[in-house]
Amino acid sequence: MNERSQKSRCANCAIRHRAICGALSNEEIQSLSRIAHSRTLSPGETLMSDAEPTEYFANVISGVVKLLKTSADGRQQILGLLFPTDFLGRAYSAENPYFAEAATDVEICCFPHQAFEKLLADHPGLERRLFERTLSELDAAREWLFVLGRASAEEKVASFLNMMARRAPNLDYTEDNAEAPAHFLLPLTRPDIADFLGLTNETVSRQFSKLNKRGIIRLVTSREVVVPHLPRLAETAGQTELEFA
Amino acid sequence: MNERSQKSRCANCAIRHRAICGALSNEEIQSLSRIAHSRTLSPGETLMSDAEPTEYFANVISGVVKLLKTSADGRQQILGLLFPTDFLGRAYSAENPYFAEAATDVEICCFPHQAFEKLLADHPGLERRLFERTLSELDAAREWLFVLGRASAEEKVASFLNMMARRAPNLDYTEDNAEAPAHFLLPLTRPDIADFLGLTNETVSRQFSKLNKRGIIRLVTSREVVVPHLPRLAETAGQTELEFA
DNA sequence: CGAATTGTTGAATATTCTCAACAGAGGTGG
DNA sequence: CCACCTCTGTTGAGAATATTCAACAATTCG
Repeated sequence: MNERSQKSRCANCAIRHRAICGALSNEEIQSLSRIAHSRTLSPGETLMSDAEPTEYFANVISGVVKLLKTSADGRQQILGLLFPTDFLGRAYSAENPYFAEAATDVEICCFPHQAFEKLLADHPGLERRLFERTLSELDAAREWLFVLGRASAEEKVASFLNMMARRAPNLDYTEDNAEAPAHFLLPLTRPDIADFLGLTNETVSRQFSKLNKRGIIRLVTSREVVVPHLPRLAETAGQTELEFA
Repeated sequence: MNERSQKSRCANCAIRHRAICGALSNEEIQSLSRIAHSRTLSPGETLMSDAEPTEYFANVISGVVKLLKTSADGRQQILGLLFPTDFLGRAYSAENPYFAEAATDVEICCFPHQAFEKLLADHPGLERRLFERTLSELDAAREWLFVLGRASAEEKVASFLNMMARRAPNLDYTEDNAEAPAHFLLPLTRPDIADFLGLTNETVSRQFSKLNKRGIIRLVTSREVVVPHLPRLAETAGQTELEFA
């Protein structure tokens, strides 16, 4: 738990204009500051559990959060990844249908449940923005349904890398340099990637090696990736024009 | 295209209180009647395409609708199924991220885009209800992520049958008779089921035969199923306490 | 520096897919 | 009304793909 200075916290927030808070005016941001507090977590720490209700909503400020579901016999599936500006928790219900866990070092900005719902009620623009984000999450989940159901192991790993090349936080991806080399750090371990793609870590590792040998990616270290030519990676992923909202 | 009598159409609607319209008062329903029209479709007909914007939102009144995504090389994945009371189309955007196709004979109730968005703006309860349905869709999509990523062919088919036992329209499933035999018609063909589960139709067919031999289901015809003991089917599906919103 | 975690690779196995043949149901026209 | 055709579903045999088990390398952390 790592509290920031109280006064202009939100106004100076790194994701001030990209998160849902972007729908709020500067005065409204002031009142938001009063109810918000930030928190830092280490990899593996639980942010949210389906066993107990959550007392807050949160925006991801930095790092990556895994949403996951585990079965009784230990199988695990990552249902989605949250990147900076993404939202964690659900309006109008404190129940959580799944787990959320920090994949990397994570910083989140928390709003108490009740106060946030009041804010929602007072600012229709905010609610609308939240709704649109939920639709994006739905689109993203459905994109992955196709990947999990119909892609080969190679296509799955390529799809994942393709998504990471766009979203990995330390890379400034823009449409302009779609053909330029991409260079980024993977926020997930091999077993995590496997849990995301519905594969085993061995299969993921083998596909990384194969893509590396074929020159579609270059593994600087096991976590550091260079993609010389993004369209070629996208092609390997099945060129299905994915959006990854 | 099959227009109904204009006057009290909505008030007499079979799903009046279960669809999102249930949020509206009787007077409001009157004004809704004025902008709504119903349509019937045959199996295989397209309701919505990602190629062209849709001119309406719609509620499913009867039948089952497939949401699907097809890749360039012909692979197909069903992303979700819409049952009566479910909603088709997206607020605030006429673009569709995927296809919608009638799986059975289907009757839908259509609202022109603009008129419906006005209705949404005027009735916050309606918008809220729409938002909550979207959250349910998101939950359902994420449940299937687990099934597609981590379930065996047998578990996939059992999960599907388990879902059908609850939702197949001609079965009145209630929590009370969770242990009673279920009896229903499958709204999907074997290839459709395969596209839903990320399998081939041959594998689906083999798993049906196996479950039939083991007595977990009884195939009256290829489309008519009896489940003598639902908990046993749920157990075969992986007992993962699925909700299938 | 040593232990523990993370990642890679190989060989054998299991599962699912592909290709192919055939059976049953449903619809159409002679 | 039946013969025929098509579409849907079933089953088998062989092939492909991913998993399991296992050993080992590399990296990180204390």
